[in-house]
Amino acid sequence: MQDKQLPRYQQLKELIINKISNGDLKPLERVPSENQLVKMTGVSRMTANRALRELNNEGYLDRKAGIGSFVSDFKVNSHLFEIKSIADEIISRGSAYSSEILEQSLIQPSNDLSRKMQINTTSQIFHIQMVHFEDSIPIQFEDRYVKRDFAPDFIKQDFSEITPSAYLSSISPLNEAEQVVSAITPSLSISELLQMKKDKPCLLITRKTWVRKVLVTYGKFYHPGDRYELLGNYGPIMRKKLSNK
Amino acid sequence: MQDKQLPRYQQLKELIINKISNGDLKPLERVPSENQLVKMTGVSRMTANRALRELNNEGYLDRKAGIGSFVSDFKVNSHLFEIKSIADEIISRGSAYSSEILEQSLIQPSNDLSRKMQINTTSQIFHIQMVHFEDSIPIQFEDRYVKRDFAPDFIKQDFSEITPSAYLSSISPLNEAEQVVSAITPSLSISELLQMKKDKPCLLITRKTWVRKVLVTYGKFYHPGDRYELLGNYGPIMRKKLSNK
DNA sequence: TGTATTAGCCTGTATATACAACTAATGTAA
DNA sequence: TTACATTAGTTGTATATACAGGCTAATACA
Repeated sequence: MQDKQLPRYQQLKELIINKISNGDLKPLERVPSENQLVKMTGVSRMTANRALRELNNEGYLDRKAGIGSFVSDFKVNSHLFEIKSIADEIISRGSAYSSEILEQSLIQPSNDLSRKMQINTTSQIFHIQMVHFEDSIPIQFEDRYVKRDFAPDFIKQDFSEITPSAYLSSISPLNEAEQVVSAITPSLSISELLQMKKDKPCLLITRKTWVRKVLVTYGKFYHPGDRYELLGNYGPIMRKKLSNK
Repeated sequence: MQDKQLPRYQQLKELIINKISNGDLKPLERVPSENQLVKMTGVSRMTANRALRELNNEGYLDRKAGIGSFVSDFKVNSHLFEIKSIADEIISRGSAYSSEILEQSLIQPSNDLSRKMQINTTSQIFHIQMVHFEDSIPIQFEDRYVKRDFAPDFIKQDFSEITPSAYLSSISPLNEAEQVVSAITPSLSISELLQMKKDKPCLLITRKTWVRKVLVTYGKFYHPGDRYELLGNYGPIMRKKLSNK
């Protein structure tokens, strides 16, 4: 595979990761110390140090000065942050996903809409309205517009099989997005669609996405306030380390 | 401040992070090379190497052998830096900022709170409650807890002069944050503090912030749904490095 | 002039060495 | 027994040194 020799600290890391993943090393079990690795593999201590230190930063190990290095207890569930569509999100929670399509059509945009989507009023755009369910409970009402020339076959898709988000991503990766989050009191019709009680709040996400600086879709996503939260992580990837008491 | 001297590679990292966050170093701009850092600060090259290498792993920098080190173009990070203070946000809109402090104290955390802040129940933490006004209209109710040893002088600050967020940023750059956004119906007391009409929705932001993997502050920020929106811009999320060719 | 070489940067890796700080276990003296 | 000191093993940091390999620009050469 790699005709290029991997650096020794990387070989060491993979050696240990393999032992963890195949069960040779179990959670909370001790890992060879730096000096033991030096004797075992012939590398210098700094190289062993780098391997163990990086495995610590990456969450595989817990290290303590004076004690030793141990396999982490928590799962190394990486890449949980690449959630593309609400369907994946629901499924990843172990729930059953379903949807109901209310409208799927090609329309002439209003003045306001054509301005929002940065097109002239003569070009037509796609419009879709649907409700997404988690275990038969409505979790999102999606009201989305899509530029026609970006996804000419949008109208033909069966969005009970693939969500609009997932379909659009499949055409081309979306490079840029802007979203505005607000709390509103939903209109009566939306409140009914989401099976919400009267006067209950609604989390509204208004999102625009661009591909190569061209806006391709504009949508409003309504969530029942008591059934949905929006999570955001900022900065380097967080792995929670337990504080040493 | 920190009674403990930070390691030199960490000082170097924070020096550079600070220059990025205050604008001295802008995205895609060149960062001093390892040898330049050696001459500038007197550390050894390996120490400079560790600082730059870790900043690279954490996504702050892009490095290429033979070329140099450059500030990353990730908007995700700059977004975090911009979240510094609601006062700045209000002032940048050309409005008048004012605030009212409701509580500022050192307390014993409840079991639930100590768990959230990852400390034991014997350590005390700071608690502050205040309302932020835009042109005399309440725009945010802040309910925040701060770890004592991160900001020992927190209790002495005059937060009518500097917001808690800005003060905390001034101590050390906050490098990681997690926020959960939800829509709620506020309690009566909060509704009154924000001068909201009955049954109007509230945008609640629950935010945790870390410095060097240690959680330092946990806060809830309530906004009147009809007076506040949360804006987010997202660029290409690329945690993994591009291949060099 | 055009091309090849070289010099001089840069990062990436690897080693040897040293000292500090922390912890647990052991030894020693009161 | 108890309290304190010692010791060995661990991680954490810092330095000096070395070489490899990528890239650019100046230089030498045909």
